Amino acid sequence: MPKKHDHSAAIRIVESGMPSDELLCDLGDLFKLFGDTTRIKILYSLFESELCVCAIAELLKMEQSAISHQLRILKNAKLVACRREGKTNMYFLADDHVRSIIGQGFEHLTEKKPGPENK
Amino acid sequence: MPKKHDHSAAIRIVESGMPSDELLCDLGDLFKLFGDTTRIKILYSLFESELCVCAIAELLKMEQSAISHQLRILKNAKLVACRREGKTNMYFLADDHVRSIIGQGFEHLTEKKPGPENK
DNA sequence: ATATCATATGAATACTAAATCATATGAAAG
DNA sequence: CTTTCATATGATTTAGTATTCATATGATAT
Repeated sequence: MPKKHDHSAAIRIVESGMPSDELLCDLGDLFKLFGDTTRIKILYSLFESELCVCAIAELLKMEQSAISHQLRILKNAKLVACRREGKTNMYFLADDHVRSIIGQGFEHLTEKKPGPENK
Repeated sequence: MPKKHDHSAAIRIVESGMPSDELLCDLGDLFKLFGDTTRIKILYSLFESELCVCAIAELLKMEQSAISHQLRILKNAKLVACRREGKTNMYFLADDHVRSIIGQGFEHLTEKKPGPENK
């Protein structure tokens, strides 16, 4: 008879090292924030200096409304924050992890591209 | 008269430091891969050891088909790879950046967590 | 108060994409 | 060659979400 293949050992090992479901969900939600070109561009823009909404809109050549919506998402996630300055709202990065996370992704993309490498 | 506020200076500075549109898109696409709970779980599972499809499905309590679809996405992105072993396909991490990127996200979540309610 | 600039927000639309279902492929045993 | 296990794939359904449009809020100058 065909032996049904057994992977219970591997599963037990992996299971013991797995973070909680909640943490893994949060992790997914965090990366989801970076998984949108507009938001990436906004965050990257704020690397250099704080900016007002209309500056970002002009920079990205997008409507103010679209930027505002995305800024709200980033603000809720506490990745950016803003301060009033007269009529304008100046947005800035609120978390240094933004730099390091984007930096890691950047490295991945720029470091190496081809090659038949194995481990 | 109300002076229209000027941000051309800031825009020029930021613009000069911005990566190409293509790279920013790739960056978004990369993080999009991590922005899904199922994929995060798959990748995290492979931190410990290589696994076959049905082991992952069992581990995540999901259908084999769903896992297979996600593995294909991760494989196309070269984040995982697989090798045949008889009837089964053993999947493994194909890129060390997976660990560092997830690690950064993990740090962000676990480092500080002051909220209204504590556990 | 009113006009205008800067930003925010609600609703509607359009797009993307994850899970499911059914089925196909592929490998090894009988 | 047929059966069974392991995996892959196509199509469909469905849920989530980014953008746009129209409008509301908020601040400042006149």
